[in-house]
Amino acid sequence: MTFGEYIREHREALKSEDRRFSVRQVAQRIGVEPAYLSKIERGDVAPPSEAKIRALAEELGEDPDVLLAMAGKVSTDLQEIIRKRPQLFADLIRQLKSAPDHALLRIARDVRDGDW
Amino acid sequence: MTFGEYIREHREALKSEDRRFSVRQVAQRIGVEPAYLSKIERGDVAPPSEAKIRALAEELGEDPDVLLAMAGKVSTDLQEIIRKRPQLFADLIRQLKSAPDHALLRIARDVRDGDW
DNA sequence: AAATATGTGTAGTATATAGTACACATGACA
DNA sequence: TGTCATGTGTACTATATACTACACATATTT
Repeated sequence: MTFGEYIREHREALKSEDRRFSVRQVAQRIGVEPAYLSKIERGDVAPPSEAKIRALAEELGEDPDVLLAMAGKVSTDLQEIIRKRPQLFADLIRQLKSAPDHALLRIARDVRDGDW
Repeated sequence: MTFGEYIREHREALKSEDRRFSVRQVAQRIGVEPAYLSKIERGDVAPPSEAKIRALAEELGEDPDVLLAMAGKVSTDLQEIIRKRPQLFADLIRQLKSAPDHALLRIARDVRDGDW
């Protein structure tokens, strides 16, 4: 499923319960032209900027990181974190590439309970 | 220290021992015009593409991830890894933002010795 | 039936990215 | 001292990114 298809699907779902989720009204709220949002949803143009994707995520109640990923992007705040300690993060992320989900979850939890 | 300054410094250091590290010769080996490399080193233009940065890293014996970071970029292979599991990685990386270096190293080691 | 809202086609724009091509003054060196 | 290499100034260029503006046919609502 492409970024556009995903957006259209979720916007339409909301629209069926609330007509404030038309292309025009959502476009207005996120600050783009309706024709542009229409083209995005149909994959006629590339996904929009990170800022617009975030606005869209907020509007549709979706996870910004997931939408950004579907758009082929990575949040700039994550990039910032990596860029501050490139060797450590690059090494770690490559190690974690093949780790199963539960391992990532466990590490996140361990770190949150921070006992280093 | 900027990207350009860093490149210039390290290229000059190599040049002092081996005159094959002139702007012109390095430029030729990494596949750009000498004037362009000169401008990069003086910060007259933005850092080059990821591909050229990698070639430069190889040429100068530097860590590509570090050079990319100085250029304000994050390796596309790392972005790929994150984009495949955006929620897990976004959460984890944000958790790790404030973790000390030795914690990141320990996690990387634990994962490498993979016992999950 | 009239007014209004909706989605979309076409055309165009501004800015950023990632460079090339050529010329020229200076410096090294044989 | 003539040749060759070096670094750099100026002037372009091609492609990508991120949109806007307007018009129009088709619903939907009043």
